[in-house]
Amino acid sequence: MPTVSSEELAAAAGVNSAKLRKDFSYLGSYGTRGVGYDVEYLVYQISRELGLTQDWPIVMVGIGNLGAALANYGGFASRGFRVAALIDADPAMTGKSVAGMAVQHADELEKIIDANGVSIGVIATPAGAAQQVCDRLVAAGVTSILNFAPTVLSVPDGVDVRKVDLSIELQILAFHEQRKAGEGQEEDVADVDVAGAVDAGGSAAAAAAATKQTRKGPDGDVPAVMPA
Amino acid sequence: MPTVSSEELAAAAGVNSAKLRKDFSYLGSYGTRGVGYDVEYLVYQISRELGLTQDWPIVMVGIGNLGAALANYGGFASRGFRVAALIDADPAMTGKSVAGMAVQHADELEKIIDANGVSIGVIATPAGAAQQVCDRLVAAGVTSILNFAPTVLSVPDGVDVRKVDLSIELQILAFHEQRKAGEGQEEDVADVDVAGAVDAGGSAAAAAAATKQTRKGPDGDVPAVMPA
DNA sequence: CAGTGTGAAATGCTTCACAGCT
DNA sequence: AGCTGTGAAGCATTTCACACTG
Repeated sequence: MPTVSSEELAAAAGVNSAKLRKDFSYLGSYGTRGVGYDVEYLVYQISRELGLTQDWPIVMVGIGNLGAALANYGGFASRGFRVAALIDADPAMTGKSVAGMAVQHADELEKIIDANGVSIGVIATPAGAAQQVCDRLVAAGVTSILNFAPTVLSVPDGVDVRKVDLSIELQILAFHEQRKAGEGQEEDVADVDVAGAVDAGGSAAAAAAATKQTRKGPDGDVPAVMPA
Repeated sequence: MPTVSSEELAAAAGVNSAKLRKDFSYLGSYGTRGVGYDVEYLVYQISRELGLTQDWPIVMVGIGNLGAALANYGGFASRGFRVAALIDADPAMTGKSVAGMAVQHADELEKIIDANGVSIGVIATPAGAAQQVCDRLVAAGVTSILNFAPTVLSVPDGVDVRKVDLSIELQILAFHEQRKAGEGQEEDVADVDVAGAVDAGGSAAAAAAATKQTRKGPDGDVPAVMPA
């Protein structure tokens, strides 16, 4: 299949074909009228725009269960990410092999970041250590941080933080599950609106533990909840 | 602090106070004019609406690094989730203790779901096993699935699937990082629009590996990418 | 003539602004 | 006097529909 039409792609993706064409048009005119899009060329252009063709060295701090799971995760390499180092504060971890790579001690952090030109860091430490690790990453020159620790990090302007809360997705499923159960005979009409707000991720409650911590415009955040 | 105003909450959350009030109003009128919202009452109402006050038994299938990390994750219990069982297909795993719980063999799947009234399942298996596990979960009565395996699952109508791709968040950071680097002297004006589309999570490309697999309206999905 | 690229219409979401309650 | 709750305005995104092109 050398070419594909916006209609086919849209059907496969479950979106409107006009939206797909408009989205693609922002990247330039890569389609051919009457024919469609050249698959190989399109993949290349989108890959390039999203930065998939670049090599992104990252450091991962905190090699517990989650850190190890992430280090073993195959999806990173295929998307241009290269794990430059696995770092843990526990001396007992130092030298251990995780995902075919020796864990290094936290003392090495700055040296590693500098030597590899790392600008993206992943924090998978316990909550208590996260802010401290974050500060060191930023001081060493990291400007993007992916935070799996259940804490909101504070960072200076110009540094991006995204927070992943693994329980939020479950939360969303449970919300819909609850709705399935109480089907039909609920009291207030507002139900529909609430479901909409949660799906849209635009509800105010979402901001409490927003994925992108500092934000202005709308973004793709999933909704969060009040303190547990 | 017994009460809080929409202004204070909005500032803390980084959103507009009118939006916050409108969101809250969908749940009912829980505020007091001239005073604000009673904190305890508000937390209770929101918790109830989101299903936090219920007990949700879940089964986790695939106890590798990621499964173990999830089993140990503290955030679940505090949000009403109770891990009813950890399940793995590998007989060598059976009986092993993970997060203080004995791993059970996949043969027990149906029995466990039935006995505990489980309606939510978490799949953390390798990609190859995911669809098969999914089918068994659905056949046994599970109606919501959280999928960490890098595969799109097909399910019958009425079953919700959410897919978590751990590399997508990194992808988004890299995208902005690339943008920081190329600041100012880029060729085309479209850059701004592309960034907007990615942040909004509304881009057509997002649907390729959408978090909520089957969808109609806009939702809180993060954007994805073309095949890696 | 099939299918892109895109103005214009339609829809949806956010913010303003103020009436009304405590 | 202070703050909620909400119609109405403003802004953004999505879809329609069609001129245009290979």
